Parts: sequence; structure tokens; C-alpha cells
Amino acid sequence: MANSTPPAPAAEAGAATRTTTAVPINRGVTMADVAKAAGVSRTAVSFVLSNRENSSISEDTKLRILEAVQTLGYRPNAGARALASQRSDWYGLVTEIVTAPFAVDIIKGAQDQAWLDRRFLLIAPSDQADAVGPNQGMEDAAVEKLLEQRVEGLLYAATYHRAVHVPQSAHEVPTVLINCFDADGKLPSIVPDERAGGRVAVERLLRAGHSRIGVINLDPDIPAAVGRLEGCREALAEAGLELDPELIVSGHATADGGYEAACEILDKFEAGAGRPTALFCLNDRMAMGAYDAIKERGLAIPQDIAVIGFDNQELIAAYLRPKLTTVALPFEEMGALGVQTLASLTAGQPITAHQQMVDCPLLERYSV
Amino acid sequence: MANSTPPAPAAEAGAATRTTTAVPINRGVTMADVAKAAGVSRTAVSFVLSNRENSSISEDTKLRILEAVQTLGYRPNAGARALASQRSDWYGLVTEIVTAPFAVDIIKGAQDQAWLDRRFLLIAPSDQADAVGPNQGMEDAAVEKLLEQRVEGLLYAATYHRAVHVPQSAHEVPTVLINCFDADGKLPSIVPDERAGGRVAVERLLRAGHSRIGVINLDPDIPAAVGRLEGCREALAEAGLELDPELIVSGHATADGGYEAACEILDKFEAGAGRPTALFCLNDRMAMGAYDAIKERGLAIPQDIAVIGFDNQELIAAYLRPKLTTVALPFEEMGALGVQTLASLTAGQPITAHQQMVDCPLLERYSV
DNA sequence: CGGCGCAAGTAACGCGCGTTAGTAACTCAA
DNA sequence: TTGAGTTACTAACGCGCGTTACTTGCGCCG
Repeated sequence: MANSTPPAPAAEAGAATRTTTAVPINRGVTMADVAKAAGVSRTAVSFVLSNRENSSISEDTKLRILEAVQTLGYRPNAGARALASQRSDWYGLVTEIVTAPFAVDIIKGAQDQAWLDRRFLLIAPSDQADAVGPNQGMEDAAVEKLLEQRVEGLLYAATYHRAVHVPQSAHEVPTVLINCFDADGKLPSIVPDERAGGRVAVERLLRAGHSRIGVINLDPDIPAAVGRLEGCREALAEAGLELDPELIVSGHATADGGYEAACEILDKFEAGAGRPTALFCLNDRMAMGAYDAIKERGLAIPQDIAVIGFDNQELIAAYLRPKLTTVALPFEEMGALGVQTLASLTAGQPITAHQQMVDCPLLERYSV
Repeated sequence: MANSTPPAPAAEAGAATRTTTAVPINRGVTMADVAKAAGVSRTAVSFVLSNRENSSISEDTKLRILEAVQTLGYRPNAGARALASQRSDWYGLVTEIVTAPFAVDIIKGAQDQAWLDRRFLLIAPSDQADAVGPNQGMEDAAVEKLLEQRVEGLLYAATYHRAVHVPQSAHEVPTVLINCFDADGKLPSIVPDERAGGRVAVERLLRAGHSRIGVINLDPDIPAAVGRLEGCREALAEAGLELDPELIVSGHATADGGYEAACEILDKFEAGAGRPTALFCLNDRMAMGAYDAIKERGLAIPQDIAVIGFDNQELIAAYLRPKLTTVALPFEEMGALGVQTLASLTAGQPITAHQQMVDCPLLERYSV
């Protein structure tokens, strides 16, 4: 046990690295150190580093200071800065997406936008997706933790479009909901325009010459189903058609559900005798099942039956054969827009609308 | 324009909420306020809130203080605390996963573990996945930003198992790599045990009675392919078999690639005349393509041909028909283990191994 | 020559908190 | 009666930084 500390502690490892690298370690290099090195006051350093106007620091000493910053490897202490300036440049993002990663792109969009705005996103997990009852313990704690970090605003993002109940404490700070909306209607929100999405999907099918279109529906209660179906009806109406109730089948929102629903629709009619020539699947997972049902019957996509999906789940849509034409949910845009909206709010600016709807673009692939 | 400020600024909104809710808003409630309310010194409050031993605060005043905390809605200021105590309880997670969300579960595992340890994870995006050249600007900036926040340690997570180059500044602080390893071999890392995974997959096929097994290989250069194939060979060897080179086909790591590779293998032999009765696809996307090739030939899974995948990409494996038996990458475990390892490092404790390998469990479904 | 204005800085306070070194009162054995 | 030992606190410093108010030297106008 004499001289045996084989797995060197972290600090030592750092020190060891120091000898081999040109960049000095700066643990604890403070503004005061920089000031001393440059032979000026700490105030001068602060002025230079914050690019203050009217600072009346000569170009000469400014250079001296910046040089000292460089050689010492000074790095500002964000916490101390936040404490002194009373602003943190942090936003908190509470989300169940980490748990159920359907809509990760919301995080990506928000991250990127925050990065552009030179702000930091603190991401805290939520469990609301599972919580039917008021099992919001974790979630409340998450918001609480974020407020302890003195975030300037909160983002609240859901995996799928729905109404949510937001913890009380979220009202203490500007808050924006993404891919969900406040059940109490108080908080601003950003949601996909499901209706327009459904419309664009069906318009695409109509444009391809289909007039008899089967619909594989989701659970009819969720906002996504309502909106998409409504858009579908609108598009048909504009073409002078209407949706044959016999052509709507609801199923479980899985591949199996889609398979069964597609079987039902396809077997209900003889070919040419009312059988649809196209299927609008309200999500991609169901489209995946529908593919199987169609292929099983010896039919070709898109020659015999065209298929269009919704959600653009890359892993499915881009890898099905043929690749699936589908409508994308604008996750990334919603994330970015959420951060922008929050930025407006925290800056005290008015926001354009209480609920902002983002377009769902059509992604052309090869199934229509 | 007289009395028109319709979109009330954030602060006002907060104030408005105050009147309708029982919980008071606490913007700016500080320890001093609590102290005043309880009629004690700020120090006393600090002692009570930090549960300090030997604090010699009477039960009586302790209660008074806690009550004041409650009624005022005091919330500690994490930044100030970090500044004073010289520890932030933050870890930084740099990752490209946000960009290419293949391995989100790493984030989930890390988040959950960090939450358990009452630490906060600051997630910063990286672009390394795309960056063949030294386009590490963003990434360096990310590490820099994290260090400015005075994170106590860094986690570095990749979407797929590979060697990475870590920015210099990451060496200033304890750092652990997840799902990747340091090209320079200096930093501790956590990776999946690909070899054992390949082995378990093939053992499963052998156990089902298959002795002639086709392999749909990945790009043979990446660690995943090397390890999985090695494990495959080991399992075969133990059964007294060896891998027929004719049965290995490499393809692009997509569904199309898997489809083509499967076609090649299946069409190379007559049924019964050397044609494999099982396929080991080195990832699930390729298995997805293989499914098509098999079904196209009128063969049934698993009756005529068994298929086993790798990666357990839920969206694919759980929705293919029949559902795909596959080997899961232990993303969540790796994330959690990463945080634990980092915790050891920052605590100055030795870590068990420089490179920790995590098992890849077999997920039984219905394709074998 | 005196005072004014400006350029170039600096001293010092406070942000909210952890922490150390004390103080004041009270008890109790010698 | 005293001093040592406890109990129950508090004063005050410093963490690293932003910011305000102040100082100092110097040129220049009247």
C-alpha cells in the first residue's frame, strides 16, 4: 500500500495532461488574474470583455488585456455572471420526449435555435406521457429544479399533439408549449397544422388521379385524428367528392392495427367494384402494416394501390419498400419557433398569436 | 394608443397569476428575506436548509425557519450556491445524438441516473458525426460553453460505436466517453460488447436448430461489424461449425442494402441445397429489407427462414411482421453507467476499468 | 493662469449564498 | 465566585462578476 495509487485521481490526470499540451489549464483563472497579468484593474477587464461602449479603454491596453486572456486561458464563469447581471441566458425545456423519443427533432430544433441566440437549453425530463392521473411529482420537481437554476423561460414539449396540464410553478416565468396546448388555455402554444396536413395528403392523391380513397384512421379522439380527417374531407369536398363512410376504418395506431384495417378495406370490395385505389394512413406505422396487407394480396404499390402516410417517421418511411410518401410533422420548426417565441416573451415583446400553427410539408417518395 | 398594452409583458402576467393562485410568486425571495421573516440571521437559515450537523439550531427556530421558507415560497438560487460552494452539481453531455437521434436512449439513461444523483445534465449538441475533416468548430464551442458553466465533468456520447477525437479542452475536467472510445486511448469509455452480442444472436439460431446461417454484414471496417462477426464465428466454432465465406454478404446499412444482400444469398442456392435456413442481419434496417426479399420469394418467417437482427430499433423491430427477434444495444445502461463512472471520477475515486463493456441482451420476438 | 472637459482608467458595492470565526447567555463543578 | 464548557446563535468574509461613481492626468480655451 506504500506508493500505490494506480488509477490516478481526476485532478492529477488533468495536471498530467497539462505538461503534454500547449493550452494551459485554467481551473480558477479569474478576471482578477487577467487584470494582474495585464497590469490593469479588474474593472477594465470586465469592460473590455463585455465590449462595453463608451468604456474609454485605449486600444493599447485593450490589446494587452485580450492577450492576457489568451495566454492565461481565461474562461468566464457563467454562474457568477448570471448572479451579478441578474440574467442567466438559460431556458428550461421540460419534456417527456427523452422518455418517449418520438419527437426528438423538437429538441434539435430548439437546441439549434437556442445556440444561435447564444442561449443555453436546460433539458429536464417529464413523465407526463404515462401519467393519466395527477402523477406529476417528477414533473413538478423538474420545473422546480429549472427555476432554481433561474431559467428565464420555460418550454414544454410533448411527444404527441394533445392537451396538457402544466404545473403551477410554470406560470412564474414566461412559458411556451410545443406540440401541445394548455388545457386551461392560458399559455401560448405551438402546434402542427393537422388539418392542412390532411388536406395536402389527400390533394396529392387526388392529383395522382385517385378518387376513391380509403382512410385508415387513428383513435378518433386525439387532435391529430380530428384535424387530419377534417383536412381530408375538405380536400375531397373541393374536388366535388365526399368521404364514403365505408372507406374509413379505425385501428390501433400500430403496424398490426394498420394491417388489419387495410385488410378490412381491401377485402370489403372486389377490385374495380368500389375498392379504393389509394389509402390515406393517418400515421406511418399503420402504413407499414398496410404495406404488408397490400403485398400479401399480390398488389403493387403504387401501381395497384397508392399509399400515403403521416408523421414521416424516418426509420419507417425512408426504409419501406417502396419508400413511403408521407406528410411530415414539423418538429424541428416547432422547436425553433418555440425558442423564438420564448425569446420574444422574455424580451417583453408581444407575440404574434396565442396559438401558432406550423405547416406539415408533404414528402414525396415513391408510394403514390 | 392610450391604454393599449394588450399583450401583457411577462412580469405582469406573473403578477396577474398571483392573484388567482394560492402559491405566492417568489421572484427574488432570498435567504435574507426568509431570515427576516423568521426573525433569525441569514446564517441560521443557511444552516437549516443545508441540514448541517452540529449546527445547534433549536428545533423550535428550525421550524420557524422552515415555515417561513414555505410561506414565502423561497427557492434556492443554484447559481449563487454554486459560486459560493465551488461545486455546481452539473455534468455536461456533448453529443451528436440530438442531431442523429439513433441512440436517444443514451440521453435517457444518463438523464435518469443524473436525476437520481441529484445532478443536472447540460446537453450540448455536437456535429462530429458529419465531420470527417476537422470541422469541430461547433463541438469545441460546445465544450467551451459547458466549461463556462463550470460543469464538474463531461460525457461524450456518439450515435454509433466508433473511435472519436475529443477536443483538447475536454481534458481539463473528468471525462467519460459513451458508445465510443478515445482515438488517443487516454479517456475512459463505455461501449457495447458487440462480440458477445454477435455470439448470443448466433447461439439463439443454433439453439433453434439452424446450422446453415447466412450473414448480412455491415461495412466491415466499423467496430460493430468486426465485433459482431467475431462473436458469430465464436458461437459457430463452439458448435463445431465454421462460417462458410459464401454465406457472408456485405451491403449498405439500409433496408435496400439488406434486401439486395438477402436476394443474393437466397438466390445463390436451391432450397435444401445449401440455402441457409436462417439469416443473421447485422442491423435491423437490413433485416427489414431481408424480410421483403424473403416474403417476395413466397417464404415464411420463421418457418422457412429465421431472421435475427441487431440494434433493436423499436420502430422497426417491434413493428415488422412478424416482430423481429434481435439483439439490443444497451444504450440506456451505457448512459447510466457513464454518469456513474463520471461520479466516481469527480469524487476522486478509482474507476473499475478504463474501458467498460456492457452486455447486449437478446430480445425474443417471433422471427426465429 | 485657472478652470473646464475629456480620456483613461479604478475603488467599491452588491448579486445570493456557504462557511469560519466568533459572541452571548447559561449551566455546573471546584 | 469563577472559569470552563456548553447551547444557540450571528458577523463578516469571499466566491467571480457587472456596474456605478469616482479619481487622475492632461490639453486647451478664455
